[in-house]
Parts: sequence; C-alpha cells; structure tokens
Amino acid sequence: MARASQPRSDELTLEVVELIGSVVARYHEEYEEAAAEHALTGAQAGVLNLLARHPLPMRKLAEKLKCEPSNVTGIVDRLESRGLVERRLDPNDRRVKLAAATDEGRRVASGLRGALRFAREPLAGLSDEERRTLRDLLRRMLDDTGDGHAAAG
Amino acid sequence: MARASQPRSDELTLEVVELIGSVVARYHEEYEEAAAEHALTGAQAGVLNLLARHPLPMRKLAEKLKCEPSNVTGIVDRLESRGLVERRLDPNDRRVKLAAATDEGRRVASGLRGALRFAREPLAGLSDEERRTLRDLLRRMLDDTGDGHAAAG
DNA sequence: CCAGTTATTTGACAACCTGAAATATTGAGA
DNA sequence: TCTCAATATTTCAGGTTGTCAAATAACTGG
Repeated sequence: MARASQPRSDELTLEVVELIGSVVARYHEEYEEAAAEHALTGAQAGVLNLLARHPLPMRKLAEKLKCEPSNVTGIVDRLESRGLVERRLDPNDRRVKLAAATDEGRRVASGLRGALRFAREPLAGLSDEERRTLRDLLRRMLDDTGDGHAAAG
Repeated sequence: MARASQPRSDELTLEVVELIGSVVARYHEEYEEAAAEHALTGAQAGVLNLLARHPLPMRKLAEKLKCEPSNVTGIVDRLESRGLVERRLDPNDRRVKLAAATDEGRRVASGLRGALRFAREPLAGLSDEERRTLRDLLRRMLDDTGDGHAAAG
C-alpha cells in the first residue's frame, strides 16, 4: 500500500515482459522434455526433485506444490509404484507419512537435473559481472512485486 | 558449435538459476489466479489470449500451444460453450476451422491482461536503465541457449 | 474419556493431454 | 475425371493432474 509504481506500458517494459514470458515458456518446455526423457511427467519430476534433498510429509509436499494433499497422494503413488519414492512413518506423529526418495529415485533426480540444460545453465554467455547484475535485478523484481512467495523455501 | 561455455555450478550461477525458477513459479501462479478470477483455466486463458489478436486455425493453435490438435478441440469446445470463442469456416480451405474470439471473448481477454499484475508489471521498482540492462541480459540468455524459440511470435 | 483438530486417503468428477482411428477436403497426377 | 496421398479436424479410449467432500486415524486439550 505504501507506494505503487504506476503500471507502465512503454515499449521497453513491454519488451521485458515479453522476454520474461519467453523465459517462462522455455523453462517449462525444457523441464517437461527432461522429465519425459526419464519417463516422468512434469509433476512427478517436481516431486522427485523436492524429495531428492530430504523426505517430506505429504502435507508439506502439497504446500510446496500449492495443491491439495489429495492430489499429492496420486503423484506419490505413481512414483512409489516405480520404486522411485517410498512412504515412511514419522516416529513423532503416526498420522503423517514421510515421502522419501529411494536410492533409485535420487539417481533419477540427479540425471534429471543434468538434463535440465536451460534451468541449469541459462546463462551461457554471461560474464560473472553480468550474472551478478542479473541476480540483483531478479531479486529486486521478486521482492518488489512479491508478498513473500519467493522468500520461502 | 563454436564454443560451449562449460556448465558452471558456482554459487552465483546457482542463485540466478534459483531466482529464475522463482520467477517462473510466480508467473504461473499469477497467471492461474488471473484466469480463475474469470472462471477460466490456465489453458483456456492461454487460448483466449492467442485468439484475442486474430483468428487461428485449430492446427496453428496446437502448434503455438505445443500440443496435439485433438487436445485443442476440447479447450475450444469449452470456450465456445461459454460464448467466448466461435468456430468459423475458412473460405479458402473447407477443411480448416478458424477459432476466433467473440466480442465477449475479447472483453474477457482484456480483463485478463489487466489482472496479470506480475506478467504485466514485474518490474515495479526498476528504473529505465535497469530495465534496459535486464532486457539485454534476458535477450542474450535466450539467444545463447536458444534454438530460435524465443524469436518467434 | 471426549471433542476438536490435523494428516492422509478414497471416491466422484472435470480438465488436460496423447495416440489411433474416422471423416472430409485438398491437390497432384494418370 | 478418378484415384491416391496428404492435410485438418474430430471422436474415442485411457492416463495424469487437479478439486472437493467424506472417511479414517491419530494427536491435543480439557
């Protein structure tokens, strides 16, 4: 509410918006491609990626994915049926089930990251200084429009 | 094939990749939100947006969306049943059907764009010079990883 | 123990997406 | 003209993603 930077529609701004749209589109294309190479859907790849770091309760997984917990059940089911993920019991709370990547799951997740050319190395031709500049600009972009989404994690 | 900028995994690069991921996530969230405000799904909003400019054959629509034509049939069906889109015959080729936004469809598409806060004005706090810098960096990013995708449209 | 809350799952249903098959039209050539 | 391959669209079957409501199980506070 403090201040609101009136919406601008000059050519420059429109072009940047367009470019961001292209980045988003490309990111998604390559993500789906990379997932498909491992016979996974985008959603499955996302979950596997989240679990590759450490196990998570179904609830938390749903929060990260911004969807209903009942939806996560199915995705984890499919990953589990392929042996990429397993459900463990939380010793502290017998209500919760921890979804955890198996060894095989971590292996696939690792291969997945390798295939994420764009997500991993979108910055091919930029120098270190340019990367720093880009980082700062992106930070400010996310901060400024942001209500805290980006800061999570 | 000239040169290939070896994959880098320094902290700076990883952070930029992370930030781009956040941008992508935010873009999608807000896109879905904006669509939902008009009782549309993301896919429907995308199609409506494409058709707001000018009619397109189903085939072209599928190409733009990078999906099978048979999929577009359903999406256009649903938009048509709401009176946002109509199918016209192409006088030049009676095989093709042109999907075209109705007046109401264009009205909704326009409202949709207004609701796309992030997509429209992700740059709230950046000065003109910073926008120029961002534009140049994004251009080079897309160019360098790119095989031509970004140049289209 | 009881009531209320929380975590997960199940079931019904809609949307999205693919792939194969059906239909209609076009266009090139015998 | 007739025929045949190619193209545009749709239909159908089947799988994945997503929502919502209801059921089950376990925790928490009186």
